[in-house]
Amino acid sequence: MTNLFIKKLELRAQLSDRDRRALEQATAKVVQVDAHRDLISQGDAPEHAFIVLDGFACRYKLLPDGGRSIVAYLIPGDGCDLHASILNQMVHSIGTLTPCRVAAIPYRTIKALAAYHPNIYQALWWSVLVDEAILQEWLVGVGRRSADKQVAHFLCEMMVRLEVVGIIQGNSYNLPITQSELADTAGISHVHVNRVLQNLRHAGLIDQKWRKLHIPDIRALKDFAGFAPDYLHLRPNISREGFIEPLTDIAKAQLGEP
Amino acid sequence: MTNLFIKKLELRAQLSDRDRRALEQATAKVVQVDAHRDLISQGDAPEHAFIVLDGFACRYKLLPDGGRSIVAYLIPGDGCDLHASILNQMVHSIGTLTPCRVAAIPYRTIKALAAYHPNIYQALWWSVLVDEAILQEWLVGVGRRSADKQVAHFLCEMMVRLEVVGIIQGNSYNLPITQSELADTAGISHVHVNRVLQNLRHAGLIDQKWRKLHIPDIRALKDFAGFAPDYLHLRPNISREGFIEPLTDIAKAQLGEP
DNA sequence: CGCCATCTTGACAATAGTCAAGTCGGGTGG
DNA sequence: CCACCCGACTTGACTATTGTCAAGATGGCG
Repeated sequence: MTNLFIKKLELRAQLSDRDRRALEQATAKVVQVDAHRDLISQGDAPEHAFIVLDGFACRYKLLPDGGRSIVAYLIPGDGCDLHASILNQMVHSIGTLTPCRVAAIPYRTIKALAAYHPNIYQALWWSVLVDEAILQEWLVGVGRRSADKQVAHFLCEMMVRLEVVGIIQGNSYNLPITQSELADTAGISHVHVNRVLQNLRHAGLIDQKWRKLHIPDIRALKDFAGFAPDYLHLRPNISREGFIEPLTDIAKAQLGEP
Repeated sequence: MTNLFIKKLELRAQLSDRDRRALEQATAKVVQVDAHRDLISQGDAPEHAFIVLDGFACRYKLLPDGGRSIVAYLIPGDGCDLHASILNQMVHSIGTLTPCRVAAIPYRTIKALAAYHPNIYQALWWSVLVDEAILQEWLVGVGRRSADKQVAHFLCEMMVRLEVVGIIQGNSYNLPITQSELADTAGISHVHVNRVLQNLRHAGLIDQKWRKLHIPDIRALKDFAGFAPDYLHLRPNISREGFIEPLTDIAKAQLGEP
């Protein structure tokens, strides 16, 4: 079974065998985590970053009124807060939504990967930028889209993201989250989520059974949601110049410095 | 007159004289831009990153329905999309809100700064992470806070950010944006923005004259908004380990590689 | 002086939140 | 094997926040 984290990075930069070996070694330490456990809690200053190899997790914030706001989803292959060691402390938590297999990587290993492997470095940057782009798209959605389009948009996004890592069956995928969690994601009440989902079902845009979502007509759902996947930056960009020079260049340049 | 970009980075990492000189040189090419001009437009694949040295700018998205959603503000000292060269194309625009003095920096210069100056590298990372944290906080706000608290929260955030770069007068600051722009920021209609601002004024929480905002009681406004500035990560974190090792360590380690 | 963008106001409509009750279904323990 | 329990989902009635439309006031600037 191939490592989805590596698979995903490979879409974003050309990895050498050496890169791949380093990544495999870094993600070798895998732990199994139950559903609804925190990997990182608000206020922590953790020593490890996490990569979700299997299962769903989310980044969320706890609100003063006891509520919760989900600001990102981590699907298999996603890393979280890989560079968080720069900051003092987490202002959000990472929690599992389902049982997960996660790899824990010490920050210094990530640091080393980034420093010695320019391709990995570029791929990690890509991930961060895409995360930010998703956040922006969500912000737009919550602010401007009606609840039904907002939910439809989210379902489209998840479908595309899951497709990238290949955990999708035709037009169907597992979305193992409750309506309350969806409500905390879209910023609407769980009652309203329920009504919205019913509308989408009655309109024939989606088809739900348990936690399995089937989309009869993807085009129709995307059109309804106004979904344009550019912000996910899926098209690989390997041709453009890498961000960092090979180490040899750096070393060479530094030799010329005082 | 000191360069606010450098001043801001200095809060986030200890810069050497050499670092400072490199930054000054990089930001030497300054251009004056009128208000309401795009620095970068959606769909571009720009060659330069921009740093706002003076004036206000914003990152925004154009919506299919012709609307606009503002997803970030750039105040003096802020850079934008410093690493965007990793991605294919911009999915948002950067536009000035007021006349601005901006420095245009070729991506390869940024690349070089990051590669040869570990401290600058760390400071740039910090900026990116803080940007992301702000985006998250906004997402939470738009989703869960009522319109008045949302606006109040924004006013608190701007005050703190402007305070950091020292462009604030006591409890007052210039907020050179229209109510429509504030509406596009908070994701509410401009009519409602107007009502909300009046409420805040009548409650004695703010005091507006032209584009000058005065906050009689900061504590009161922060309490009303539920504003907690942790997410801005203002406390310098210089004591924690830098992200990247000094080059000598890298080189040493690489010698041990196959 | 007059234009234009900005701000303000009121009436009305619509979307979404809240409360409260009830249904469904899987898992657990007797 | 059955009864119960609990979390998740559903429903309806009512409320309230916010959006829309349309018109008018204000004020800087040419």
